[in-house]
Parts: sequence; C-alpha cells; structure tokens
Amino acid sequence: MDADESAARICDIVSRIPAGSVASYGQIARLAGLPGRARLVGRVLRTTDTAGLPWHRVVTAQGRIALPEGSDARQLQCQRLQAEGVTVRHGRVDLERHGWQTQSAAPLLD
DNA sequence: GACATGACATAAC
DNA sequence: CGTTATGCCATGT
Repeated sequence: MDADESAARICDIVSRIPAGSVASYGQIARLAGLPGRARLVGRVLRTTDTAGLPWHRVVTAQGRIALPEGSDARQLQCQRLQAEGVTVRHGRVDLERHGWQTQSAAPLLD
C-alpha cells in the first residue's frame, strides 16, 4: 500500500472517533491496519488538510496534547474537546474516562 | 545517498 | 513524576 492509501485509512479512522472520546496515535495506526506507524499518523495530521476531520480527538498514548504549549492549535484542541464534554486538565485528558473503546482490537476496516 | 527531525509508542530504569 | 534506548518511516536538508 502506498502513502496515499495509508493517509486515506488514517483519515477514515480519525473521522470515526466518536464525539466526547479521544484516541491515541498508536491506536489509530493499529485500527488503520498500520501497526507501529504512529508517527505516520502525526505526519498525516500535520500535512493533510484536517478541515472536516475531528483531529482534536487525537492525543498521545499518555492522554497528553501533542501540540506545543502556547500554540493556537493547542488552545483550539483543548477548547473543542471540552466543548464535547472531555475534561482537559494541564494539557491532559483522562484516558480511562474518555479513551475510545473499540470493540475489536484488530484493524477496523470495511 | 547520508543525516537529522518529528502532532509517536513501548519498555526499562 | 523523570530519562534513555529502540523501533518506526516520510520529509527536508
């Protein structure tokens, strides 16, 4: 599979994250059928046009916001998350509470 | 083509 | 809470 297809699958998974939940980069990579390629997820979110995508529901495996402190994008992410009922404190969210619980641990594909 | 970098993860200490 | 090491790979220099 090429980079475009990978990006497409990643975007597909991100678009399926339910409001009020968050998913980690590695989790998204796994669900996209790309285990171990968490960095690719980050790269896609940085390059691809994220308009229309719930990119703000993507955080690190520790539930922390991956964007640099003080950046406007980070502020926007926190704002959007809290607007969905996700509690953000000190740039972190409680994964036990808001982590995206998928039924199957295996890739989520059509 | 070698090298550094990054919206990362996991493990070990 | 922290740091270090290792795996990962597309991009930019």
